[in-house]
Amino acid sequence: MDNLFEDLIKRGRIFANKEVLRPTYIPENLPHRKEQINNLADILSAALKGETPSNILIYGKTGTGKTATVKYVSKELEDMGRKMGSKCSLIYINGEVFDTQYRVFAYLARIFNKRVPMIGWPTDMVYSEFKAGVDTENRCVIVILDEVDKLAGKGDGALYNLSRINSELNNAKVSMIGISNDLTFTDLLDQRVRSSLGEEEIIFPPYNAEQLQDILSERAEIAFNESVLEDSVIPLCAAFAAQEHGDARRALDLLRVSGEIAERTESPKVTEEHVRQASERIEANRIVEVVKTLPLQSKIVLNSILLLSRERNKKRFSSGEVYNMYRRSCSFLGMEPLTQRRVTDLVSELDILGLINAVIVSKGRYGRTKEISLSVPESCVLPVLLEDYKLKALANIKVKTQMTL
DNA sequence: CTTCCACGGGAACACTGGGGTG
DNA sequence: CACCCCAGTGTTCCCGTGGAAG
Repeated sequence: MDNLFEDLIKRGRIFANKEVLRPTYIPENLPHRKEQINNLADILSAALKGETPSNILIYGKTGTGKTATVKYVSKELEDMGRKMGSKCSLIYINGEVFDTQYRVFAYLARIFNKRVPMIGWPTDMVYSEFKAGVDTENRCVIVILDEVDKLAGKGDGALYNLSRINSELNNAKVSMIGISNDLTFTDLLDQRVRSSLGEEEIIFPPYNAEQLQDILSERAEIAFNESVLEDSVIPLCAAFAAQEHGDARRALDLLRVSGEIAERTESPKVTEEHVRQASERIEANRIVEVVKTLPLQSKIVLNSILLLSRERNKKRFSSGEVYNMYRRSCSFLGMEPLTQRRVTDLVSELDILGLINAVIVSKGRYGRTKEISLSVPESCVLPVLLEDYKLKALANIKVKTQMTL
């Protein structure tokens, strides 16, 4: 009798080690990042000599190897510190998760064995706790703030306090590394914070197609079994990703999903066709995921745009039209509608997420609007929206709106 | 030059979920 | 226990502003 899994295991002829293609994997070797690695190591080496390293600001678009590089250098630095017996610790904080001053310091304080609740206290008390916690001994602490741009505005107090903390410490030294994919985010910062955080700057340029190929080849060697990749697969993945401002994460995803598709269809090789399918699948998944996690009100707004395009047979709508449809939807659902002001914000958010396209146009005598159009296929969005039980009722709103027209 | 509509910045507010103190 | 303090979030309110048609 065949075991249920027997076939499934035997089928795994494509991958040797799929983990290598995941974005969390940090390779031993980072191609085309020598310069940045050396630069970073050079600045941080001060920590090993008992000095305070300069604060560093790292720029680069998504998937240019910023996080991987920093994590790699961190690990090396910590290893070396351990060998030399100097107290040197690097703390990684993701600004998307800890996006306010309070949360950053509460997290930091906890690392230094202080008991601080995640909410409830005045912020300066949390800050003092952290300070007291670090200063208990002579050490060097480097705080890595990934996605610092998420901290600008809400949490820039954290940056301000971190940048001047050294003057209040007697034993320990603290410096920070900010990682940002928004090149303009320092504009939002206080002048003092800006100059302090940007003592050193390192730029991570996007990879071009050839460089992406190098990265992919190196990983593919470990990830795939021998000669399962058609020759054109890697160049094609690289080309796709190069169009997306040289995003290596995208390229690796593409390669992994291509392999998965090949495996599932029991193809002995990964082909160009698989890559094309993978590209479509990834994009479709992204849209579904984004729509699914949208707050209810945004879903209603998005749905209003869908309703309009079905009812009117055109593509672009003014914000007035969308808002009216939104109000109708709300009363249909028995909900209080939000104000127009708020809805313009929701529309902008949908725009940033890439679900819709919104451009401000001035119609002269007839004022000013945003022209709004859907920028993804309706078939991707509608089914997901109707999955939400609170929106189910809107499936048949069309009849009602015709009556009220 | 006026006029119009909605954009979008900023303040203010309500509410939530957690503190500490008497 | 009751009570007030605090950070954080989502919202409303108020309002100055852009820019081409008229």
